[in-house]
Amino acid sequence: MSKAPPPKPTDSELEILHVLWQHGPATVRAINDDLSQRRRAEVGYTTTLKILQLMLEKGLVRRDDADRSHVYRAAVREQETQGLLLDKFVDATFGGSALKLVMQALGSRQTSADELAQIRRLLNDIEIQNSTPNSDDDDHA
Amino acid sequence: MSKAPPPKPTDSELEILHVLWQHGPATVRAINDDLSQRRRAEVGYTTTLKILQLMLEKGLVRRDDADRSHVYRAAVREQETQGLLLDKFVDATFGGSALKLVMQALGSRQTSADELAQIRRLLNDIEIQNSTPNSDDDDHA
DNA sequence: CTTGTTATACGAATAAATTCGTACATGATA
DNA sequence: TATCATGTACGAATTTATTCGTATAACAAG
Repeated sequence: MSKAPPPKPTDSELEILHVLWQHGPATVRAINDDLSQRRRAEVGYTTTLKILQLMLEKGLVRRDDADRSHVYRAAVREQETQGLLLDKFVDATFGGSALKLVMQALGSRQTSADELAQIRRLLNDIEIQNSTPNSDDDDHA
Repeated sequence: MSKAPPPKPTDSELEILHVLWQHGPATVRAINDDLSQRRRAEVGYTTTLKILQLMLEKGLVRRDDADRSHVYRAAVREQETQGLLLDKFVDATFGGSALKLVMQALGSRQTSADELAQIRRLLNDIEIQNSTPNSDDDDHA
């Protein structure tokens, strides 16, 4: 056994992951162009390259170096990564209380009726699940 | 005009703010003891002192140095600070979508019926406000 | 083959956060 | 007064993240 899970990405790494999640596999050039657009200023090509190389070592991305221009792709899933970051953030900022976080997010912010409806739907789903501890993962009849 | 708002606290600074928010004004000694308990390991006294001195410069805390043992207190409010951090986090991690954050927080996590009820109540309040752009802050009549 | 373009690799400068050692002041006490 | 405990100030080492310069290889075009 020797599989350390990929660590929490830094801010810059997360930005690159967003690009990869959106665009799918891409060359350093493409990623760098995209990145430069997201931010105000230009990003040095070798800067992006360097970060990708570090991300590769950390296991956050994989690469295909068959061609001269290597192609990078995300090695971590969007939802899982966001969940990981969310956990840390809730611990650090809200003392581990997801409720406080949600209250703060909804309370001090403009939320549309449509969004509220979506959240209501989610709440319903959760309550149904909670009140139906049914067959668990034992659904083979 | 020369009032720069206090910057976003770092992780260590946030930990100290938590202590101050909970305990109220305290000496370095008291803060350091509390901090050492929160974490697994001991924290060097001068480490805590140093961070508090930096926080003072940044305007995150104030201090009363009338006595030999200075007394520090938070200079930023808990909710405001959490809101600030939340904004940054939502931008960086969820592309600015508070909805996605809430969905993730509620979806991938165990939430009690009581908590769900609280959230429902909040949703109701928000919808009432949304559908009643009424008298604004003009409630003196 | 020579030249110009585009790539990767890698060392290193810079900045921020964290940590602690050491010097020195203050105050209590033997 | 001499000593010991406790406090603040401050310099500096360490770590991590970010950034970019430079060397060098690969490839395309003339």
